[in-house]
Amino acid sequence: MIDEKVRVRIAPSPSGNLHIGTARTALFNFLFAKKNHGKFILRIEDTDAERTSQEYVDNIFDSLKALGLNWDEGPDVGGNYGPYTQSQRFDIYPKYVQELLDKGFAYECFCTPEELEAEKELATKNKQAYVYSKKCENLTEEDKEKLRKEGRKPAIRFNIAKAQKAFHNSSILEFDDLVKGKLHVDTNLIGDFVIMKSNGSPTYNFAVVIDDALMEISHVIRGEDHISNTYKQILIFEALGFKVPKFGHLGMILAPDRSKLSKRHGATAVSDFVKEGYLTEALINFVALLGWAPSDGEEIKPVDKIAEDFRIGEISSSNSIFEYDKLKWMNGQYINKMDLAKLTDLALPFLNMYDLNKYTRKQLEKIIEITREPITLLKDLVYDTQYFFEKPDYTEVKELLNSDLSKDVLDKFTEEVKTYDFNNSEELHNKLADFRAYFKEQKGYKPKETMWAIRAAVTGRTRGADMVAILELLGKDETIARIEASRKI
RNA sequence: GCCCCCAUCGUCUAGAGGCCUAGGACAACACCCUUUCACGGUGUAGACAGCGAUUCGAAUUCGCUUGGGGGUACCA
Repeated sequence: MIDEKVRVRIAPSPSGNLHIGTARTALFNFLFAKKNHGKFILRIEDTDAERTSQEYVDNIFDSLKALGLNWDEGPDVGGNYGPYTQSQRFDIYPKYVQELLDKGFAYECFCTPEELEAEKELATKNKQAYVYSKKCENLTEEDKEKLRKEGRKPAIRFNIAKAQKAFHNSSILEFDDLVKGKLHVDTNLIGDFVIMKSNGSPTYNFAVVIDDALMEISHVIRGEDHISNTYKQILIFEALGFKVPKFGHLGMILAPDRSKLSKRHGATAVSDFVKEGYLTEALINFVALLGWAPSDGEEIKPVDKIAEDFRIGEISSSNSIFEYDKLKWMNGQYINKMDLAKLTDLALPFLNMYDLNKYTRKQLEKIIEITREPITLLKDLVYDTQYFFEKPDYTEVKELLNSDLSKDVLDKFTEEVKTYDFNNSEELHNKLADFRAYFKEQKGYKPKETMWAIRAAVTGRTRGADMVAILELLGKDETIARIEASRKI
C-alpha cells in the first residue's frame, strides 16, 4: 500500500486515434489510482501543433470513456491543476527555462541543423556514440551577440553533466523502477538535449517535467520506450528543486510478428476495434491480461474487480505479443453474457444494410439472442442474420437440396408444415422432434441430416440458429414460400 | 555503431532454491453432449533459449553467449 497522496496521469499526444497500447497504459494508471484511492488525470500533450488535430482529441476522449477509464481531472472536467491541455500552458514554461539558465543548468545553443547533422555524421563515421559536443556551452556574451546579429535564434539546452554533478556522486544515474527494479545509465552518454526550441516552444522532455511537477503527479506509469527519457527528466526535476515522482515502466505490446503494433497488422486504435465489433468490456479485460495475471486465476472480470486485485510490482516486465485469438474468444464470452437489450443496441448499427423494420424490437432481440452464441465479433452478425432479412441464397446448398434424402424430407415437410401452429414454440419444437424421429425410424436418417435439409431449404445454410426460433420469426407463409422456392432450384 | 531493457508451451501467463516428472487460459487435436455452428464437459500434444558458475539441490541466484525489444531528434 502506498500511503502518500497518489496522483497518476495519462498523457496522450493527439497525433492519432487512441492506440490500444496507450489504452493499456491508461488502464494500468487507472487501476493504480483506484487501488490506492488516488486521482487519475488526463492531460493532452499537443505541443507539436503540426501533428495534432481536434478530431484525435475527441477520439481519445470518446475511447477512454467507452473503456470506462474515467478521469478525475482533465481538459473537459477541469481540476485544480489546469489547464490540462499542454498548448494552453505555453506561458508557464519560460519561467522555468529562465530558472535553469540562471542556475547554470541550461545554456543557449546557436548550432544550426546543418552543424548538428555534421556532428552526427562524424560520430557515425568514427563508430562513436553521438553525444552533442557542447560547443555552445561556454559562449561569451560577445559570441552570442554576434550570432544573434546574424539572425540566429538560440535553442536552450540542458546541461546534463552539471546537473548530474550537482546531485549525484558519479556519472551513473540510477532510479528504482516500480516494475523493473533498479535501472541506470551513464549520463556521459546522454547529450545535452534541447528543452526549448528556437521557436520558443518547449520540448516534450521539458514540458512533461514541468507539468508533472505542477500537477503534483506522484507516480509516472508509462511504456518502457520512455526509460531513456526518465534520466533526463529526473535531472530536470532535481535541477528545479521539484520532488521526483516514482516511475514504473511497462513492457510494450508487440504485433504477432514481434514488430511494433501498427496499422498494417489491422486494428490498432480502440475505435477500430469497436468498429469491428469488439466490446469495450472485452478489450479492456484482455489488455489487462497483457503483463498482469489475476491472483485467483479468474481471467474474465470487470475493471473494478481487477483494480481490487491489482499490484503494480507484479506486472510482467517483458513485452507481450498482441494475439487476436484470445481477444476474440473473450469477446465471444462477453457477447454471450451481455444483457440482451444492451447487446441489441450495440448490434443493430452493424445490421443497417438490412431493412430492420421487418421486425419488431422484440423480434430483433430474439434474432440477436439466437444468433449471438457462435459469434466472436458483432460484425459476424451481418452474415449470421442475413437470412432473416433477405431471401436465402441456395448456391451453397444446391447439391444438398438435390439429394434423395433432402427430397424425401422436404416432400413430407412441405405437407406437414402447413399443419403446424407457428405461434406455439413448444408445439413446434415437439413436431420437429417427431419429424426427426420419424425419418430416423423409417429411413435411418440421422437427426442432423433431416434438419440440414430443412435448414437448407429455409435459410440456404447448413449452419445457423435454432430452427424452431427461425421458423417462428419467419412465420408460416414465409417458411412455406421458401421451401417451395428451394425445391425449384 | 553505442546505451538500456527483456527472455517459462505457438500466444498470454503461474512460478520469488526443494511443493515443478513446471500449473492455468487462448489456439490445435480427439472424444462426449447435441437439430447444425457454437457453448459446455473430458482428454491429448506442447515450454524453463544455450553454456558455465554458486548450492546437497536452480525455471527460480550470478556471469557469458544468443535472440527479441526500446532509445540514440529543435517528435511525443
